[in-house]
Amino acid sequence: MKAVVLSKAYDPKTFEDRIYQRWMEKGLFAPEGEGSDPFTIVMPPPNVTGILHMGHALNNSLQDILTRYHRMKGRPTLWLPGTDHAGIATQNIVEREIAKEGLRRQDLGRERFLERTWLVKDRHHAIIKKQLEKIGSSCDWSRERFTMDEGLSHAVREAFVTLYERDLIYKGEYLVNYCPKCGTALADDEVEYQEVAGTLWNVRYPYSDGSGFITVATTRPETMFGDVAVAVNPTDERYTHLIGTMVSLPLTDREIPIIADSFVEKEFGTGMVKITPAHDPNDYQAGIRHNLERINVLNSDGTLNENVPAAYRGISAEKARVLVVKDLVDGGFITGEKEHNHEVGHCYRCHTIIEPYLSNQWFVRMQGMAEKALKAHQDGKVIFYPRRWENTYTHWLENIHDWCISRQLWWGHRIPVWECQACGERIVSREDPTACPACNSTDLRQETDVLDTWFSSWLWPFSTLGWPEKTSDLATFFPTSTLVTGYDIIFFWVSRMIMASLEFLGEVPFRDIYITGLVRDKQGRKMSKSLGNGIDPLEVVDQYGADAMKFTLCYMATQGQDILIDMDSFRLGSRFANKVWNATRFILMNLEGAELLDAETVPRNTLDRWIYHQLNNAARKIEQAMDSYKFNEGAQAVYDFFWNDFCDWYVESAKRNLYSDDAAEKSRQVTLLLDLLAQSMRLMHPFASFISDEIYSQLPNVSDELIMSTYPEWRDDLESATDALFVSRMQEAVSSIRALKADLSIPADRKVAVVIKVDDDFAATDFFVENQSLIASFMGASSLVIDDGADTKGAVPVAGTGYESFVFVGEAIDVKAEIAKLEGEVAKSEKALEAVRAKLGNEKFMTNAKAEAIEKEESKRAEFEEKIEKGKKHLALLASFL
RNA sequence: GGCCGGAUAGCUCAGCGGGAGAGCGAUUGCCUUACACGCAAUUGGUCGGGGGUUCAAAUCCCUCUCCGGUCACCA
Repeated sequence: MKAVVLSKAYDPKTFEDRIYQRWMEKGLFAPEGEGSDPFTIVMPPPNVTGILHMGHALNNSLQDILTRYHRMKGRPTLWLPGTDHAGIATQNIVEREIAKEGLRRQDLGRERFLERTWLVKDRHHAIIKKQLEKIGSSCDWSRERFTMDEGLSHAVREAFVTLYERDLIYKGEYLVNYCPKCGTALADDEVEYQEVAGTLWNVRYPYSDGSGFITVATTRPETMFGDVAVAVNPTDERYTHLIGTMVSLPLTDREIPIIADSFVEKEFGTGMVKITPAHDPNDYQAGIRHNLERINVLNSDGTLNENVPAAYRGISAEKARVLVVKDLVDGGFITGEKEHNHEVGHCYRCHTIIEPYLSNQWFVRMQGMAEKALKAHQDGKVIFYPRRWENTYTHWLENIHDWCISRQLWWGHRIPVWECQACGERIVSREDPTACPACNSTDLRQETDVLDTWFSSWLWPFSTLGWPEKTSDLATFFPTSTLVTGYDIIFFWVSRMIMASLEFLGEVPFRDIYITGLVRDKQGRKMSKSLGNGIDPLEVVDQYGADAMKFTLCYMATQGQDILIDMDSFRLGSRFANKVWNATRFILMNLEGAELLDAETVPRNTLDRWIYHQLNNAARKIEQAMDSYKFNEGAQAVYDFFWNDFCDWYVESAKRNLYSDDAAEKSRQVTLLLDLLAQSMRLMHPFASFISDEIYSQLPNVSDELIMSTYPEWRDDLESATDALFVSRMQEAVSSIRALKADLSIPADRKVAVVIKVDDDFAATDFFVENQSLIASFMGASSLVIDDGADTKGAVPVAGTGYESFVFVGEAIDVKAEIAKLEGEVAKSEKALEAVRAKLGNEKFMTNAKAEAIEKEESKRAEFEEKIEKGKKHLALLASFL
């Protein structure tokens, strides 16, 4: 074979783009094979509003690892990518954009506004796709979807009409969360509560008969024009006599009754609450209980409307509050005010304070679907990793509210409902109607509202596969295997997907749900634009490479734990990749003159069997890790095997064979090294895809595509406990000599003579003898003699397990220091031995403990006894040097 | 207020019933013909406090303290 020359330095920039290009050209991301057990992931679609952040990088890295792993395991594997139209968020972006031109969306009109929005969508989509490619995502782009593409729009339409036909969709006037800035209703979950410093005012409401007044407490005096009653707790003895009497509403000429309702807390404020059904969720419910009128005092833009005295009309609620308070003070109605912190709802998109607002909206009845989703979980049809997130899921479903799905936006799926202007007939239809089925009028008007973005997202696992058509993709890949997502959207999305799948297909959409942690900065803060502490995935790729990023994230992805990182964190993956590169470079530069043999049949010595044993164990560890979604353990197994076993010991031990004059031996060694390299690349490909591919494609012993090659499986015949024991004894012997040398400040390149004396029952004697020169070079020994009769006069003794080493260090030794050190070690062993003996002498331990625990204690006893015995002997020896 | 999570080496975290681990950092020695993004060695911990269960507890139970998350109708 000819040597293969790799560039001197690991430089991911020189090959990552090229390799991704090749994967794409060869169509290697498309599902392959006829297996009956496909592996499918649908990518949580990123919003087309921005660029991917570190959270996306984590998510998609883990999905890529799963995808590549299962693909190599031979399953037909599909990772389906796509993006989300993100109704409010995207519309906000466009509105901000046109605002710079001094325009509002109304100025453009619906059609032109949407044209601009599509342009924004295209722009962001291109960026997102580029980013996913840069980080190496092996998703099948030929199946990419968008929540507003034709097929998905069709699915949305089908879902809406089906639910309507099943009487699960209704329209009505309800109090909903309304964002005055975005100008639309929001679902309950889209409201974020934040503590706000407010004021609690005590306001006098005079009795109608002029005989005095009551005092109510309120944080929102400006809504008093919508008051229709004052409520007290029915058991509140201070006020029971007042129930049924009337008070007059200040600043107006209206009179309202005092009513009793148990929701009122006696202790809070004055124990009297003004009831404003059109502007407070509690009051709304109370209004229903007492059959009260609902007086809406707000316009949709958050200003006061015609239901308030003229002086306040058209003024924003915030400003009106100041005015109202001033007027109340002037009128002598305010009797007190105090600071009051309370939770106030904010829009999750623009953070404006939410108004509870009475309006006509569309809702989905959730109760029945929620029950089915709960049952599916109880029956074990979906499993959360980590387990604890199931509480979030079940708690939300057990307290489900009907889902407000109408949004007063333009960007989204327009609600497929028409109203006949002639007869008022409502038409809900899969096809756009042309005439009213009741009166034949053609004067039909479609709903102007669009659907909540999540109304398309909740269909994602099957709409992307072609539903409602019965496509072969749907038949093959649904239900999908695993969902990888963050915990912030368990109710927004995860539980709704489960409900939709059960409702429309009668099956759960996926079995495993892996919930990732959040990516935070080193101080544990969320990465955010406002803090400026975010890390751009592309910058990481630019600085360290895509493999370094994926490997590092995976290595740190402990189940259930947030990930704290900064730019430097990625050095972990980068260093590993560099190590892989250089180890490979070294092996490939030494091929010259060697003949490639059959790695399976070439003779293997102890070290060879040992490294295959370690490789085998790594494969098993990774399999266990992947099956239980312990990504960090998988990455760690790869890292430890390649670095600590393969590079530090095996490749080092192979050097003498590579430099050997014995051509047969060199060929044998090269063959094994190349095989181990190929297997290592397979092992690490899911975790470090580009570098493994770049190397694999240059190996002379393989010619297939790494991405499609077979993942190493655990093999019984590669297990070799004896060889593993031998090598660990060698490692112990080598380390102890290196430590002694370092301890005595003997430079590594100054060789010392070493003698090893083995115990009669030492199993690795032959192995030690056969590898004498290798062990000597590992130790930095000028000579190594393995002979029980050798003269060790003047040598420093070092204890080993089953043998003793004697090192001729000459003048270097500080006998007193060595004695002190050894005394410490012996004392430690004696203490440990004492504990072990106590255990073994404990009757309860002997009767209760498992047999293997007792066995282990016994072997510990032997081990400590050996250490102490040798230690004492060595102490005596050292003492004689003085 | 309810529920959940975390508290282990200077830092970030694994381990979750049988002898305290990794990476980074620090210290020391080495440019040993793959790698100084390296090699070798060393340092470093009453596993948050208290109690209990057990032959055995960082690991299970109770309790307290401190951080974090999440849900909830206190006007």
